[in-house]
Amino acid sequence: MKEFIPVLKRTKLFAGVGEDDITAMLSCLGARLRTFKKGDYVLRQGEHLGDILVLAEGKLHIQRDDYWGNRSILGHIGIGEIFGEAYVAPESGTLLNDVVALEDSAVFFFDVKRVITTCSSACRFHTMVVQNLFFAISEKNRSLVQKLDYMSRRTTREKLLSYLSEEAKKQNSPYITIPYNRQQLADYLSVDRSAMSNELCKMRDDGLLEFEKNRFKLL
Amino acid sequence: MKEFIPVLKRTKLFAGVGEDDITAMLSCLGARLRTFKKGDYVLRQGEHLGDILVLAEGKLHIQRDDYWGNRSILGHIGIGEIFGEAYVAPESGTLLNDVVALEDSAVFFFDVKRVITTCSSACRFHTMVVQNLFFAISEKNRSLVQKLDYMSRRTTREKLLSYLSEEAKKQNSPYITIPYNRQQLADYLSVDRSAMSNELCKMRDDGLLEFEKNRFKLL
DNA sequence: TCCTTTCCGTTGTAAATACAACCGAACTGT
DNA sequence: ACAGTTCGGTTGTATTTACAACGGAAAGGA
Repeated sequence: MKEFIPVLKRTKLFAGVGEDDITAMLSCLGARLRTFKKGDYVLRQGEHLGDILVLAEGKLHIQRDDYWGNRSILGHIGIGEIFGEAYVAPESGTLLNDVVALEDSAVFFFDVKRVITTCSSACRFHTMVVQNLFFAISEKNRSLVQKLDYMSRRTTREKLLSYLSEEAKKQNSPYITIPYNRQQLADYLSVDRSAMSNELCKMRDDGLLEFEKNRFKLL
Repeated sequence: MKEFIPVLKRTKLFAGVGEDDITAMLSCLGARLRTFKKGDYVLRQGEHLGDILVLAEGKLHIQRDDYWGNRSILGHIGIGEIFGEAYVAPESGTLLNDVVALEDSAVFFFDVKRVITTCSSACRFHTMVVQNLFFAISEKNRSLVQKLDYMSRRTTREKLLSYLSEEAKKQNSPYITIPYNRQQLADYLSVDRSAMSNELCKMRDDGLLEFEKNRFKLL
């Protein structure tokens, strides 16, 4: 577990907390580390969750398959990101989505009750972690609203443009790399892959952008 | 402000806190009460926000209009609900949406810094309010994921069915009342109103449901 | 090298949607 | 009673999409 302390230090959850203090807090927060092989399910739809999770190593996708086999990708989790925090409220039901490992991954599990219940003076930074958690979840909230904005567009072209231009804004460059391949991007935007592929080429022909694999350039 | 203390007591934010304690906390939380006329903007896209808001009276919509005038309704705010909490993080940019009063309304504004910074012993329940806030925002997070689930459906019929059946589950009855008229429901699900109206009638003809105005019965 | 798998572009067709336009019913305020 | 407005259902057409199927390029393993 100790090997990942430097990783934890750079997460939003432990922002402002030193490595020694993080080490001291781990037991206080009920931390456990679990590893997953590529393709493993970290969380499954329908499960109940009592932990807040932080990705220490690897890559994950949040996704959902419906009865008809249509896959919908809700988002992408990179190293240091927090997840699961939306399902730990007492009245929250079971998980609505699967979380799948795209690579071999390592995940920290923190007991919710111990995270949000500020303990004795032993943990000087516990209050700060609670605030960090609040900011992190509110950030996730904003990114969900952002995604709703993409999906509210009527046409595939508008969805692509709003997504790509937002990414360009985030990455602060017209050259952007996205964490999805074609199928995954289609699942993320909830459109058909082939139709999207087709539309991308039309947009290129119209001089809106250039691309190669998962790298795009907006014009 | 005092007239709304009983309302506050029943909100998720102050769950478990008595009226006297709420009264005592108001100044500690930097509470202000503002009133709005029907049609007024409570919040505007692009503004910066430093407060967490609670609706004391009235009804609100969270919505967004794009360049082409297409309106997208992100959600509905009823009495006692918290909003604005996603935009108070230090790095959060400006608001992505408008919040509009559908009726004459009254809104509590709480200074974020004072809410999430636990103060002296004077506020016995401050810690509880912070936890309540965490649960409330995580609940909102789940409802956003829920909405993403509706919107990820490919056809209008599937969107309607997933939305209505989820409402039936929430309201625990096949007879449900929704807070939207036709145009607003179409804006909420991001589909064309006339196409949706058409589809609703087809679904009725197919024996899936019955409806009158904003009241539906699932069969 | 060969085989397999993955990825992505292309095409054609059937289905669904957006959009505009129109209509009648219900409600509003004067 | 009247005009104006909102609301919701209907229709037709042009556009867009989903779906299935195919093929070539690239990557990976034996």
